[in-house]
Amino acid sequence: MAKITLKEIAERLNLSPSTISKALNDSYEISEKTKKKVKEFAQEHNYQPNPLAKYLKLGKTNNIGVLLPSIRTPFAAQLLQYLHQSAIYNSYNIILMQSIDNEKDEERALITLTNQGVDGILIAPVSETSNLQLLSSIHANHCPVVVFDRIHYNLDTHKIGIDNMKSTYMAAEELIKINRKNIMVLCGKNLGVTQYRLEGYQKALKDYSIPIKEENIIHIDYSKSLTTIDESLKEIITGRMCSDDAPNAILGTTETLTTRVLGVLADLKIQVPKEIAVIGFSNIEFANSLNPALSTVHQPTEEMASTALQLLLDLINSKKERSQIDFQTILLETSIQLRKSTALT
Amino acid sequence: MAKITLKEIAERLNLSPSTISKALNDSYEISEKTKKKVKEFAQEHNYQPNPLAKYLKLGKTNNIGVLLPSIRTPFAAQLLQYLHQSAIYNSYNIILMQSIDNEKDEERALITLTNQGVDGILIAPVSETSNLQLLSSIHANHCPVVVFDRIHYNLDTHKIGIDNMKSTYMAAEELIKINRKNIMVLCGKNLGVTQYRLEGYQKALKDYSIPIKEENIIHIDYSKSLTTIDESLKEIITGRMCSDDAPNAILGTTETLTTRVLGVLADLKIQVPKEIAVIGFSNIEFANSLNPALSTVHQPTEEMASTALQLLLDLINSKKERSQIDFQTILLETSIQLRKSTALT
DNA sequence: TTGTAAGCGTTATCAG
DNA sequence: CTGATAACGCTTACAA
Repeated sequence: MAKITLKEIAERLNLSPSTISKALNDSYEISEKTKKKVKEFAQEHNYQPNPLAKYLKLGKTNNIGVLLPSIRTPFAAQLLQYLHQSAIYNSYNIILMQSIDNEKDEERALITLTNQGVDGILIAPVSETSNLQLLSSIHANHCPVVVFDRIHYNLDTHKIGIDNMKSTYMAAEELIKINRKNIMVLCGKNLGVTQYRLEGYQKALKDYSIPIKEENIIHIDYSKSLTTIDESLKEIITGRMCSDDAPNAILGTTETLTTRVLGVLADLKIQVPKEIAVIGFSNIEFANSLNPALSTVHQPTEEMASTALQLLLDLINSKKERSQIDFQTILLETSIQLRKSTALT
Repeated sequence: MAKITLKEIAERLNLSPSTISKALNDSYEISEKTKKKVKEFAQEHNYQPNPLAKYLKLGKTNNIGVLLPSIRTPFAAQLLQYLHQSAIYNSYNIILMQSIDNEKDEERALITLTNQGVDGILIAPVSETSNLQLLSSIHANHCPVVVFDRIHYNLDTHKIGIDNMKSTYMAAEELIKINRKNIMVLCGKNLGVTQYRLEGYQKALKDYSIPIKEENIIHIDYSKSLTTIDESLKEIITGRMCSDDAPNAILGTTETLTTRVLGVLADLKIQVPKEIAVIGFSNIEFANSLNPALSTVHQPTEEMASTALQLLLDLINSKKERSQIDFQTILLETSIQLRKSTALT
């Protein structure tokens, strides 16, 4: 790959490889004069140190693995962008993997990452129990792991995410405030966060003495295609809207569901927010371009990304035994951004 | 990082390292019996070969660098997802970089990638001339480079993207068909593709004998924040709509501009498509959730990604001298998806 | 069929 | 201040 090696420079300058190495690394043992000569020569000949050799010697790669369920949602893309920024800032590179919300792919990705050699792994696990054993063993033997976003996961390490229950509670509260109390909640099937987000919804209803109806709790299979999701939504909504107690609000617990339901409602000619108000999780940057502008529960992606990375770097650089560290779980605050989809006036 | 090494296995089994290596690599020189013994032992002790050592020896990393302007647009996220799929399928990993549409960051990313060691680079360059020299030298001395998406770039290598002129021509034609001939075109400033997309617009108007008005050609500075983009759009649109010859259609030449303008129009209470029809480049998956459902020029991201990757792998694996290869430029077909934002009934 | 030895390109230790 | 030597963990001629 690179053209000229350290050894060759040494030969050409009649110096030893170790001198060259030290000179290029600005060692105090080398005279300014030699340093200058070596550096100039290296520059001229466009010397690029072979990273593999260096890292082999040093025992680290400066790569960190990032494993996301999908890189295709706006939330993921944002997160990834900020992770990348923080990584570069700290002289680390990101090797990207996606699990497509599927344990098998998650396992494959983890194995690839460890085979490839990364100094640490940042993961949003598929489900609460997915690949727990593998991940534990990686964390114990291979490289540190930090869990983010999907933090309900039984691995003893740093975790960073949001308070899922509280966030949904707040969102439900907004609907209740505008007197929309017959709230349909859209959940992803088998997602680690679903349960907690659902609990927030249930608690809010309970606190405001609103009866919880099973028919209002919808689980959508997430592993299917977007068209399938749309179709399921359409069928369910059509059914519910024709029933005696048609809901007058929708709370989406995931970005995909929240955003896509708007398209389905438009298609069904159901007016938002007049007939049905909508609020839900989403970090979409086009919220204002949606039909109508969408009220969202917004996650602090930048903070989540930079903190997650920092936690991972701390573990990578820590001299302590992994068992000596007391791991923390950080919950970041979400914010509610109200827009037209919940504006009744 | 890994726990047990090849050498240690050798000691424990009273065999030589080379035997172990060959056994694990299924060499024909090794007896089935030994192979079995070695493999079982390796499995039990959870042996992970050190990738760095291996790649140092073999002279390749199995990593390819992907350098995108941004990873935050739906188009980029899709592309990245498909690139990742293809890469994994071919046993390559992706190291991700973004240039934030900025030459300096692009240069930094390229240097990092080469320092890090990648077997090839896939790049969508910032502009037509950005880092041309650096990239040429990388392509010549370091590892093969394939240009994608932003293919108007003077590097002699494989390129894959779309026919920008034709695509905009088609989009403009759709507007003309519905008799919306006073078309405002939104362009990004300093983007490599802008010129060609603009030419398509101009050619369409010319072919249909529609006068081209300079006031209808808008250039938006892309390097600014999203809010700044929105503000610029708002100001310009307000101005144009109050003028004597208010446009009755908008053609967006980039995903960000096309999608965001919908939010701005909604904000200004300008009705789409009644007052102004909108069409433009975008691969957004929520097109139906937009206000209104957006007519788009859709790029075949999956094909672009898998072909780009294939072209790069071909170069990586090619025995030929770089100068012996005749490089090709592949133009993929785009498709127009008509939705409500251009539906006049 | 197995083992020996050299080498990939660096860096670290220690001696000169 | 500079250099010799060993080592990181693996692969691969070549030798046995």
